[in-house]
Amino acid sequence: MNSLQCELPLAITSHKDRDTFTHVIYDYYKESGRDLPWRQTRNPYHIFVSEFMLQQTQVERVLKKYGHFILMFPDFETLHRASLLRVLSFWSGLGYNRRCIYMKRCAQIIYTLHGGALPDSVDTLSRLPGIGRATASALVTFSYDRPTVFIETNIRRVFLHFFFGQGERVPDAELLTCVEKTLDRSSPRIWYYALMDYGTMLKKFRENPNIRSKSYKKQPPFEGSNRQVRGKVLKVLVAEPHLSENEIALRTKTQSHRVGKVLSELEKEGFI
DNA sequence: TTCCGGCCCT
DNA sequence: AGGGCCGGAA
Repeated sequence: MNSLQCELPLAITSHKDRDTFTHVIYDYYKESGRDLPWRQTRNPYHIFVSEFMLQQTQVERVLKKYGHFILMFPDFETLHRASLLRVLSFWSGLGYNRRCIYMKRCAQIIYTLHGGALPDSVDTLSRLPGIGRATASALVTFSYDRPTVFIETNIRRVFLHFFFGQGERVPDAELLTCVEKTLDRSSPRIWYYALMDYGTMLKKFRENPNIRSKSYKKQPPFEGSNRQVRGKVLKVLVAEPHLSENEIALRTKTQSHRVGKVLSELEKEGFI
């Protein structure tokens, strides 16, 4: 069964429609589910690393970094004890470098307060730095195969596509209700893998349904932005930590007052 | 040039 | 509630 064989939108209130939905998703997964390295492990630390990397970075790019990273930093203790600069050097290329700081702070807390074992409660995980509802839930479900309710971008796309037809500015709360009502509680890990794979497929051959989400926002241009300068400055700094402001400006071809601004921001955030 | 993505801070 | 963060693919 595929999505072209059922009338859309499906009604979340209809048992028959929910059943159809389940079959469409699982049939696609059986045929075309992705075999990703962080799906082959039950090691909560490995899953923790993958979830942080996948927060704002596409699978293809994470694939190039994940294996090497967990080899270099094999557990929470190693990550906690490593210098931030060294962790950043293996992170470099993934973007959103603040995630490195959050990861290290998580590692410290998990090592010192939780005996090096990833907590198994969504509430506890949500209180850790850099971990919000989606990541906390994903960690519990993928590490411990326990049913939780969450959405990320692929899941959001799937539910908008099947249950919200032409709906505009759909709030996440409504999508979460659908996720909860269709969750396969007997096999949550596989169910969420299947949802995400279907969502990835959906975006390949039709307009992205996520623009109909209330949380969708158009981004400001990257070229010339402060984010771009930050990225360049940090990259240079990771390679040569002791460069002066003027040297950094020269190497990044950026006005030194912009470099100075970025440096003080990075310092405030704990990068240097 | 446009697009994507979850968390934190304001 | 809204803005900022990254780098690479399309």
